Amino acid sequence: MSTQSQPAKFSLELVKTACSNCNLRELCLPLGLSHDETIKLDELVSTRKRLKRGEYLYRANQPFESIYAIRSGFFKTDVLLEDGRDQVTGFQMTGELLGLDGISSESHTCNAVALEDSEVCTIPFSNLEGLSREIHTLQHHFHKVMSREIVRDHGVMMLLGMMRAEERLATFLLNLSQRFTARGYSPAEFNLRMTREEIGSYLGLKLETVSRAFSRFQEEGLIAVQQKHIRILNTPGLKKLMSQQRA
Amino acid sequence: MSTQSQPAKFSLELVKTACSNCNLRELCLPLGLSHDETIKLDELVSTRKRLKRGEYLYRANQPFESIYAIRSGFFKTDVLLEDGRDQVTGFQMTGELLGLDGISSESHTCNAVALEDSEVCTIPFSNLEGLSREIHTLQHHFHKVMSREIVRDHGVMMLLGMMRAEERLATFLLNLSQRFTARGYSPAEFNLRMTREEIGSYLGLKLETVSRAFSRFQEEGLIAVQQKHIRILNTPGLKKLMSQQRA
DNA sequence: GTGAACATTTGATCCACATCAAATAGCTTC
DNA sequence: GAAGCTATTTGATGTGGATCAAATGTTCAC
Repeated sequence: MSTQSQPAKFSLELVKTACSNCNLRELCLPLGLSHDETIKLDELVSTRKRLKRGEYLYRANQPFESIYAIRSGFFKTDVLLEDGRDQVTGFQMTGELLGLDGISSESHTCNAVALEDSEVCTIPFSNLEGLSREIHTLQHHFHKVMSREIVRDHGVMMLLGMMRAEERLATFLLNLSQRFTARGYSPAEFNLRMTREEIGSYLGLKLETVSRAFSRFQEEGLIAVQQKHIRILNTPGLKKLMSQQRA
Repeated sequence: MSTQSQPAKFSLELVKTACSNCNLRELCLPLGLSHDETIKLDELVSTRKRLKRGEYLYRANQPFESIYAIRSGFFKTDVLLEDGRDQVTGFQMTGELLGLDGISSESHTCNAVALEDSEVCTIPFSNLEGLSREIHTLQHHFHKVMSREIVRDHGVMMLLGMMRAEERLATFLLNLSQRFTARGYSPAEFNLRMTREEIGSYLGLKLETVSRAFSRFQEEGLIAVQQKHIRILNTPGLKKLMSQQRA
C-alpha cells in the first residue's frame, strides 16, 4: 500500500478520505497540485457523506456553506417552480463539483439529488477560498472549473434554443459517452441513471418524445436500447445528427 | 473634486480610469473593497478600450488573457455553429463582466459584440488572480460574480426549457427593467439595444414570434412599443404571464 | 411471490410556433 | 432628399413535438 510511505501522524480515517489517495484526483480539484499541496487539500476534505438513491444532498434555499466533490455515484440538480413544474439543470458524475451555484447568494439555488447510492466529499467553501489564496494552482484550477460550468451551460442553452428533439438526444448521449470515457468506462456502453422524464426535463422535451427518439435511433441502427442500458452502435451517425439544427 | 485629497503620484490618465473614481463601483468588481484596496485594483485596470457599435471585443477561439468590465455601453455574446446559425447567449450592460467563459479553456468560447458605442476596462486575468490572493474580499466577490453567471444561465435554461413564447418575452422585459433600475434608470421606460432577431435568438424564438408577442402585449395594454422604445405599463400583468408555464 | 406503483412504449390528435410571403417603416449614405 | 438598405409587422399555412390515451413492462414493498 502507498500508505506505508506516509508519516504515521495521519489517522486511518483521514487516509481513507484523502485526496492524495483518491483515484479521481486527475478529474477533481487536486488536478495539477503537487503531493504536498494535495496533502493540504486533504485537510479541508476530511468529511465524506454517503447518500442513498433518492436522497437530497441539499435543497434550494438552504444556506450555502460547502461545495461537494462526487466520489462515487450520480446526481441530478433541478429547480422547482411555484406551480410544481421542475427542470433538471444538470447531471453530475464522479469527480464533478456540486453547489457552485450557491456561492452567489449564499444559499443553494437548486436541489441536488442522488440518482444512485453515492458518496461525496464535503469542501467547506471558506476553507477552499483560504487555501486557494495559498496555492496558486488550486485557485486557478477552481476558476477553470467554474468557467467550465458556464461554458457547459451555454452549450445547454444552444441545445435548448436551436436543436430539434433528435439532435438534443444525440448530443446528450455523446456527452455522456465522453464523460464515461474520461472516467475509464466504455464509450459505447453504459447504464442511464435517470428516467426518460428526467432526460426530457433536461432536454426541454416530454418523456414521450424522448422515448420515441430512442426508438427511432434504434430503428436506424444508431444505438441499442434495453431499458436503461444503452449501447452506441454508430457514433459518427449520432454526430451527424447533431449538426442539422432547426433552420 | 475628490482627487484633491489624493497623492500627486497618480497621473491624470490613471485617475481618469480609476475604479476608485468610477460610479459603477457598487455594481462592478470593487464592490465591498476599502478605499486602499480599490486603489490596488486601479493598478490592474489601467487600460480602457473604446468600441463602436458592431465592433467585436473578442471572438471565439481567440486566446483568453483578460476579462472586461463594461464601463459604458451594451454588449451581446453569441456562439456560432459550423452551419452559420448562431445563438445569443447573453446581453451585458454597464458594471457587468465579459469573458468569464474563456478561463476554462484559455481561449474565448463566444463572440462579444458592442451593440452601441461602448467602453470597457481591461482586467488581465492573471493579475486579478494575483490580487485576489491578497484581498480576500475581492476573491470572494469574484467568486460570487462567477456563481451569479451560473445561476443566470440556469434561469435561461428554465426559460428555454419550459416557458412559452409570451412568458419568455415577459421574463426578458422584466429582467431588463430590473437591471436598468439597478443602474439608476427608469424601471418602466427604456430603449432596446438589440434587434427582434437578437431577442429571438436569445429566447429561442423566431423574430416574427417576438414581434407578434410585442404586438399582443401592446394590445393587452401591458406595454407600449414604439420601435426599440419600450414603456412598461403593467408590471404585475407581465409577472402574472411568467408563472403560466407550458404543462 | 404477489400486487401496487411506477416507467416505458406506441398510437392518435392537437396546437404553438416556425415558415413562407409581402407590405411598411426607419435608417444610412451619397 | 432620394435610393437602397435593414428592421419590423402582419397574414396564411405547415409541422414538430405536446397532449391525451392505453397497453405493457419493471421494480419495490410487504
